[in-house]
Amino acid sequence: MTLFTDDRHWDDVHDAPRAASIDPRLLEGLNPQQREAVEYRGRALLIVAGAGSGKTSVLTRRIAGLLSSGEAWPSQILAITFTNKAAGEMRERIEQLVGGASEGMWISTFHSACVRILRRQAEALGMREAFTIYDSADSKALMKRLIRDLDLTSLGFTPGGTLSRISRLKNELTDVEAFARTVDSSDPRETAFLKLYREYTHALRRANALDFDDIISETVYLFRAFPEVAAQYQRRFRHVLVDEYQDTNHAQYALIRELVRPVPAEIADVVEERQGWTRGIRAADGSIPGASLTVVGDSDQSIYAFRGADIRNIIEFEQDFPESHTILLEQNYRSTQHILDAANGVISHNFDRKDKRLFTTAGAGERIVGYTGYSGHDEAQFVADEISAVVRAGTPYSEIAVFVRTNAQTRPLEEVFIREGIPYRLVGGTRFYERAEVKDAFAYLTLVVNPDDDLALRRIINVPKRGIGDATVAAIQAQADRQGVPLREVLREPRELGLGPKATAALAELSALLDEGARLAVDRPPHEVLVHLIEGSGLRASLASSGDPQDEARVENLDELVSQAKEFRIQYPEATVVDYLTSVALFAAADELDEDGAGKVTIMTLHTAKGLEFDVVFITGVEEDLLPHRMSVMEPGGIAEERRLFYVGITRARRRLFLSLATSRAAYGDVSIAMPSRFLSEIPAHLIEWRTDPSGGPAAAGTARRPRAIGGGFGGRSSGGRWGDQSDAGSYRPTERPRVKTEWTTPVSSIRDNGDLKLAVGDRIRHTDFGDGTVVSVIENGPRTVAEVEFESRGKKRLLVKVAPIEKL
DNA sequence: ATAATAGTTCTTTTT
DNA sequence: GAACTATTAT
Repeated sequence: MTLFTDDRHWDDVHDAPRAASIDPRLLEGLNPQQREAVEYRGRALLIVAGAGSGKTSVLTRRIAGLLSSGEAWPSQILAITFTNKAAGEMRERIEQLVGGASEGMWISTFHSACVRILRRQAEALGMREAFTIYDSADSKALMKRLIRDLDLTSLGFTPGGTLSRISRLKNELTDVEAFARTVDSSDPRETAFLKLYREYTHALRRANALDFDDIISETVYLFRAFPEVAAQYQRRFRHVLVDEYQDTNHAQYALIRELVRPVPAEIADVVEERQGWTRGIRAADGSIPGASLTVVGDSDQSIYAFRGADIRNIIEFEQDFPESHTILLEQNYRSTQHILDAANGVISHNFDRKDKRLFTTAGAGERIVGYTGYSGHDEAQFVADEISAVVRAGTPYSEIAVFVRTNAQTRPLEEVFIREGIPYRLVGGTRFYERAEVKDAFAYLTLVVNPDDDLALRRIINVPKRGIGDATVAAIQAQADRQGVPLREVLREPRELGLGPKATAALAELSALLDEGARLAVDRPPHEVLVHLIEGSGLRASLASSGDPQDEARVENLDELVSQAKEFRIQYPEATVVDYLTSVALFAAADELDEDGAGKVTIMTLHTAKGLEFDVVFITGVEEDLLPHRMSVMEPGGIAEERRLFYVGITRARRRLFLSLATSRAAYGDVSIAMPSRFLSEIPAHLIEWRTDPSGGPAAAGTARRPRAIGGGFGGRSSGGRWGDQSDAGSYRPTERPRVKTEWTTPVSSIRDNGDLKLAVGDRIRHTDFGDGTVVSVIENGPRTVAEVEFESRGKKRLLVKVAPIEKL
């Protein structure tokens, strides 16, 4: 069998747009566009896939088609997904379709693929194979020290701000030296920043470490600096497929370009010599043609601009790859028409986009339900009540999701869910691997395989407490600087530091522990090394004996960590400590979805919700300052991105969609007034049924005030009908903007204003929903004065006096 | 060296 | 309301 069926699709795209013989079963049930996306053969293919248009299915079938037709070996395929979980699922589905045999196929995230390449080629970059991957917290800790050491706090440098600028530079492939050339040396702030960038880069290098952004950019540099290394991969991967292309940044884009670049004849000769055969894929002139590229994306779902994602990558694809072909998938197989109308209504307010309208044949479905609560708690109660109702009606918990804009919003939801006995799982948030004790354990493990990592050593040198303070660390650092060695090296001869006997002994003991760990790491599985370090260091024991109940939880976390490491061992029997650390470092929030979600409601941010779908979806906190988030309002394009985020949330829903907000929200310490999101006005009014009290209690009747204002303020805008405002599809007219604004004042001013109503402890009040109650306490704070009221029927509530629907009795 | 205390500041989203 | 910092006492 010939492995590489034909070169003709390189040379003559137009004559050979289709695969010779795709298994007809792979095309079953596909619409014409989807079919074409599976069958098309050519140099470059862009699949513009609207939400819910079956793109995952198309992508997997496309790969399965390449394999089953004999056009490609598994090892010639590189598929990039957004999460590790998505990668695993795709592999599984392909295996099902072609019946096993996916070995050698690379299906992974950008980061996983690059780490794999970088570990293999580490020495070319002057690194060691066991380099550490720094997460954002590690980078931050390092940057913090650099700013302090260089005494730059006064110039207004913060770790976060400096790092995000460095991150942006790295995503644009601007390394320190390239940046240095652009710096205005008369500007002290700029030179200081350059200094930080340089020091940060050196520190990483010395520590044999890379940060998240380096993983991509260093791979690009590697390919550019060593064409014969690049050629190895260019030769190998004949078909490159990228999912979620709209969220790639410039560095990722450059990486793809490198990967699908043709190999010139003379380099192909070198590869032939070193790696063996290339004859089957050489063109007439001896070069190896570039791989075929398939990208799938939807610019309306681009929500990662903040980390450098460049929407232009998808918009300009046709210019970048002139021989490319584009296929549009617009038919939605997920949601009801009402949900799609809402989604279309919202997204059509983004100008400067290719018009695209999702449609379905699934029918109108139920209306969207809206709710305005008084507080985040009230809102959470609504969500809980509706979940109970939906579950009673037959929807399993696992088909229900609650989305939030920020992780802080999950707290009231959790509290209410626990009280109501609603089973839930939280995806993302403060992640397990980010807990201090877990990171401590990993620092030990890291140090064992990468002794150059000074940051890891600093982290655990006095954890658990072994009497090593700042002074001792400074002495060690000074010695390391003198000798030009990493800190770990100095610990081998602690006596030379001239410290007290206690500190000297403690350092010698730590050094011995790390040596023993390194010995074990050679041939023992990761979890055994981990246990040895956790026990041997006294990390676990010191927490277990502290008596602090919080430390008990920490011990449990360490135990959980060990059992997870054991599971990892079962899944990957051959894995080394480095493999284990890599998998943890690249573990994403969405990967947690693998874990048991059966019988549980899922709570997560809108960002992690991308790519998922649920029967019933709640989007909470649909308020100004939250969605769109206040931080985004100032950024150029920020509102548009928030709108896409909302759009992503809406389009996750299959059957039911609930939108909720609150008129006041607790924000660290005090409470602030919240206003309905401008995005609500972009949904045709007739699609939303506003509710107040979800339990339909007696209070519901007279209190349509706020919700009606929100829904009703826009009644005139869309004239109704099944298609909503679809008639003016895409013909966004800037002149409409002021009109929207004027209308918007209605719901905003309709928020109740009690003026400067004064309450005192002991006052009796009446609340429209909660009934009568007594003021228990008042926290005076001007317009944000909060009163705590004990209600006869509903218990204790905290109310924002200015806006609460109350009257003094 | 460390533990406790008081005061400060900050909060978007994530590989 | 948490997480970090500076200051104090042991």
